[in-house]
Amino acid sequence: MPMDREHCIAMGRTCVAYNLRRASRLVSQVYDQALKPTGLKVTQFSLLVSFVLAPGSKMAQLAQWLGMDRTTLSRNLRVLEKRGLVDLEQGQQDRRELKVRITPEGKKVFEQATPLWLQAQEEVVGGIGQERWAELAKELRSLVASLK
Amino acid sequence: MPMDREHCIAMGRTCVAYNLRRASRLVSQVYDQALKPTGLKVTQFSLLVSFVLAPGSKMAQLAQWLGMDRTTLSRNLRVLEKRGLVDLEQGQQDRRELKVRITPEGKKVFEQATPLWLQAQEEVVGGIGQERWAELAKELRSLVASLK
DNA sequence: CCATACTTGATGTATATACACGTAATGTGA
DNA sequence: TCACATTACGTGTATATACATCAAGTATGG
Repeated sequence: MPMDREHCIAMGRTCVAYNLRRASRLVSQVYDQALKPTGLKVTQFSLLVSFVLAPGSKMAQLAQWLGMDRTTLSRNLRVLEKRGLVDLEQGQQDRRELKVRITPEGKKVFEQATPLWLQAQEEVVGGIGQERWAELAKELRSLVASLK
Repeated sequence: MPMDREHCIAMGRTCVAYNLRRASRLVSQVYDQALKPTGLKVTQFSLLVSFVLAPGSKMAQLAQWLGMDRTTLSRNLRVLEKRGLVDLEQGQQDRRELKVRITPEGKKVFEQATPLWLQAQEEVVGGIGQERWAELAKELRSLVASLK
C-alpha cells in the first residue's frame, strides 16, 4: 500500500470521515457561539428539538432516531437534567424504560435559543445558498441511509 | 418564535450542525470499526496522514489546516506520542514551537492501517457512488470555505 | 414456574473537542 | 535595554462520543 504524497493528498480529499468531521467541527463552532447566551451547545439544542417533537420518547428509541449511541444519549441527557431542562421518568409498564420529557424551564430556554439558532443557521447556509444546502443535506441523508 | 411541530421538523431537516454531526458520528463508526486491528481511530489516522504530508509542521499550522482547535490537536497528539507513533521536537530558532514528526513505528502502523481505511472508504462511498460523493465533498469544502 | 435469552439503561474507560486562562518565548518601540 | 504586546503552546474544565461490560427488568420456551 503506497504512502507517497499523491496518495496522502487523495486520502485527505476523499476520506468521508475526515471531511465530515472537519466540517462538523467548524460548523458546530458557529452554532455554539450563537447559542452561547443560552448556555446551550448545538448538540443540546438538537436534543431539545427532538423532545419537543417526540415527547415522552424512550431513550433507546431516541438514540436510534438521532443516530447516537445509547450511552452517549444517556450522558448528554444527564447534563440537561442537571440543568432542569428535561425530566426523566421511569416507564409504567416496563420499568426499564426511561421516558424523556422537556420541562417548562426547558421550553423557556428552547424558545430563547431558537432565534439564536436561526441566526447561526442563516449565517452558515448563507455561505453557499439555500438551494445548494438543501441539495447537500439530501445527499447527506442518502449517505447516512446507505449505512444501515 | 414558534415552537410547533412543523417548525421542529424543519429545524431537524435543515440544521447544518445537526445533519453534519449525525453523519459524522455514523460514518466515523464505520472507519473506527475497520481500523480497530491497528488500535487507531479515524481521527488519529487523519492526523498521521497530515504528518506524512507535511513532516515537521508546527502545531498551530497543522491545527489551522485541519480546522481543529490548537488545544484539541495538542491533546490528540499526546495520545499518538504516548504510543510512540509521533515525535515532538522543540523548534531550533523559536523555542516555543513544537514540530511534529511521524516515527518509524508510526509509519509502520500507518501502512498497516491504510488498506483498512480503504476498506471502510469503499464501503461508505459505495453506498452512494463515487461521483455523488465527489460532488458532495466538493460542496462540503465550499461550505467550510465560506465560514472563514 | 423456572432457566435462559433478550432488552434497557448505567458505568468504567478512553478519546475528541473547544473555551478560558496561564506560562514561556519572542518581537517591538521608546 | 526594558516594558509591553504578541505568539505558541499547555492546563483546567466541561461536554460529546462510543465500546465493553454490568445490572436489572422482561419475555419465552419448556
